[in-house]
Amino acid sequence: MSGRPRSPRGQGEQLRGEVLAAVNRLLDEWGSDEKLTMRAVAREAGVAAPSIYLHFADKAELVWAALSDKYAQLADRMRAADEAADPDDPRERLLAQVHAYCRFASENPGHYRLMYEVHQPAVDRSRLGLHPARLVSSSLRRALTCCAQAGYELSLPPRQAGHTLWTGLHGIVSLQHSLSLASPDDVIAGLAAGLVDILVATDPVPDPVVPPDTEIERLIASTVVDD
Amino acid sequence: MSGRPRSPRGQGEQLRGEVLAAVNRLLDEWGSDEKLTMRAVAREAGVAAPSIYLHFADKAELVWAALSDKYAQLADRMRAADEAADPDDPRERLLAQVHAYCRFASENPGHYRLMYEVHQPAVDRSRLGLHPARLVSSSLRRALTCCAQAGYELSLPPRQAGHTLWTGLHGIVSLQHSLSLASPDDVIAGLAAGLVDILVATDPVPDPVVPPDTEIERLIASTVVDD
DNA sequence: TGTACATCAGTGAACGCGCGTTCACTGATGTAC
DNA sequence: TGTACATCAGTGAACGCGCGTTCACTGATGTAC
Repeated sequence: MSGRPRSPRGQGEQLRGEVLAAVNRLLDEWGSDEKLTMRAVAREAGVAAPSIYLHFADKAELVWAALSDKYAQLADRMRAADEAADPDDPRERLLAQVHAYCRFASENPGHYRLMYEVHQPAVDRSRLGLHPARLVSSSLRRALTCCAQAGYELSLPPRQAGHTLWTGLHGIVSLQHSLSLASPDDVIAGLAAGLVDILVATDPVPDPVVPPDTEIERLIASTVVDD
Repeated sequence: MSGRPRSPRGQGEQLRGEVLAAVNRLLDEWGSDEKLTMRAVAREAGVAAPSIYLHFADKAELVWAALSDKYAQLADRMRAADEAADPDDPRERLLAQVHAYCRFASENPGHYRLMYEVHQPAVDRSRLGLHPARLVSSSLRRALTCCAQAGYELSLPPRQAGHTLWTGLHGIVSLQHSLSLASPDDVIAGLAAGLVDILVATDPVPDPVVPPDTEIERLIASTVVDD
């Protein structure tokens, strides 16, 4: 076996990044994490399987690292879309984030499944409170709050609206994946935009009132991934 | 091994039902389909592993049979809830179905995952068009149409509203499962009711107008699980 | 009524495979004297 | 300058395990003559 030249002394950490890159390539190529095994990752990285253990304690650590990276990338895409949109139109910015979310899910089906399903060995529960999915849900919530403050009336209290939007988006894209529906991207985008339409009024009112938290809002806040 | 007495002559089909019952018990007990193996099913049924092959060609067939049964059961629960609700209040009936859906998902996490995720060997694609998930989505769509006809205005065209409700419900309950959130049932019910609130007006208007299908409606119809 | 035979429900043992992980190891490179 | 030694990045072979599935079989029960 001579796939990959050994790193020079002191550069051992380099392999860590290459292993994560290999995981990404495999998820891209297969669109699924079904066959994501330590051996397959090693093969893809051009390295022997035990070498992975130089940088990751076990498979759960490797998967968690890959998944965190990918969540960060999704959050980045959403931020970039937000920043690329008209800074004076918070509703456009929200829509941009929503579409970035859908695009990410359809371009990265393998990653998406890894991120939201739990076929792979999971890290212990203590970490789940810090699940990087919060990056996504809190970004959507912030964008909704901006809309509300700019006078776009929300049809649900803000926190509930945020959670409904997030779970709604997830429902749309994950049913695509799990029932192998493969609707064209513009249909997905249309469904997502429809969800935004019924959550956020299309025109701002001059003197915005941000509604107070309701009972259910407080319950959601206490049990739901949040920051 | 003497767990189960052999069926009398001519009653061989009996084992088929017992195997399916064993699958159900295991999914109930574990709340997950991770360890659903032919051996585990056989053990639970009190039978040797090869006996399963007397009634199911392979694991994919077994899983598909269990999953179809369970979808039928979910559809039954929804129908029962529908019939138990006030026959003159279509919005109440819709809500009853929605709550039945949520209750089913929280009471049967293992089945729910088996039904909507695809960790298990899948039957071939030709059958996916007949995926029993249609039972659920078409039931919701019918209930929404009844609301519209009774004068409850929908905030989206009917078919899109149906799809949005279905995927929204799935998003709510599946994120509970996959992020191990375990919100209390009344929070889930509240979120689901909120989704209905923004899809279906709370008061009927006297002279209902059912909106025509839009472009996106037609696209949805052409790619989405449907009847 | 007795007996040979067919049918049926189900089994024990094994097949080949891929998995995550461990362990003793190799061989290049730097460092101390 | 030469050499013994420590350190580092990485490896080959094997561990024990559980998986889906196959195959030749067993033993009870019905049927034909």
